Amino acid sequence: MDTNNKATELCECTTIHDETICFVKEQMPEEEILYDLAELFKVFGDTTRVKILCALFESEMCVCDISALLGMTQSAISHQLRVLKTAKLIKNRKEGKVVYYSLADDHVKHIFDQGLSHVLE
Amino acid sequence: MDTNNKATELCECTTIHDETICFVKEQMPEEEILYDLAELFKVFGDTTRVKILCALFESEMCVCDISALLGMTQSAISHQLRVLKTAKLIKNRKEGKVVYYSLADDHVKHIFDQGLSHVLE
DNA sequence: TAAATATATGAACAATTATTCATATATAAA
DNA sequence: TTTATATATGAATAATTGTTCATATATTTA
Repeated sequence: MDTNNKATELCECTTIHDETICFVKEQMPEEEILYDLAELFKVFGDTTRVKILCALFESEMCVCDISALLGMTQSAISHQLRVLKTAKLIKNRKEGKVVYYSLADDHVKHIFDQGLSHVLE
Repeated sequence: MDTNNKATELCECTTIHDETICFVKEQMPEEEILYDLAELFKVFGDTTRVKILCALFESEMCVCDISALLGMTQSAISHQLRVLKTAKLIKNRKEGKVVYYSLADDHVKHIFDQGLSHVLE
């Protein structure tokens, strides 16, 4: 086990709980999964995007609708919609010139609601 | 209803769905709540903090343990612990020189797991 | 009391990111 | 085909943020 080596390399402390560190290390998900998870939450971590998601919970909307609803420029909204789409949180359909956006799936609302109940308590 | 006025002020589009905007606007939570929600998710939106939370799911740990586990400086960890504590996601107890950190409540894990299931699908 | 040590914190720097502005693309209407 | 319009996008700018470095604080031990 290289726990001791790691500890001495990176931390000057001597009262390290080696067994704890070793145990926890085994339980941790892969680095990449944790990275992806942080990236996902990062997408939720912006007021504009939170508002857009919140609006889409109620109804699908076109870019222009969202823009008017939030009082922000079409460009700003469009940029953020792209972020949300890239994260697979929303999807869209095109009808002539108009592009309608809606939620990708129920997961989004579940994550949102869990956060909301923390904020509201 | 000032929906029309707002629309013309902020968006050049004419094909706005006024009823939709009006309806959605009524359903939206208060501005402040959405702001707080974004702030909460922002805290989850960093790899280091995600790793710390993930570690604390398994066991309470002192700063030095976390520092050794993640291979990061004590200072970096300490700064991030403060962010997590301010957001009320973790709590701590002091035992001599050593400060032990642990999860504040179950909410944290619920939010985390919802995100995880999105990432893993 | 002095030395050692676990943790906290302020300032500085680098990196990331949200919005704006200008403009491009695509579709519809004239 | 020309014009109007809904959306997308690249570049630039301003603001935010994570880490490092130096140092402060608090507690224990000698």
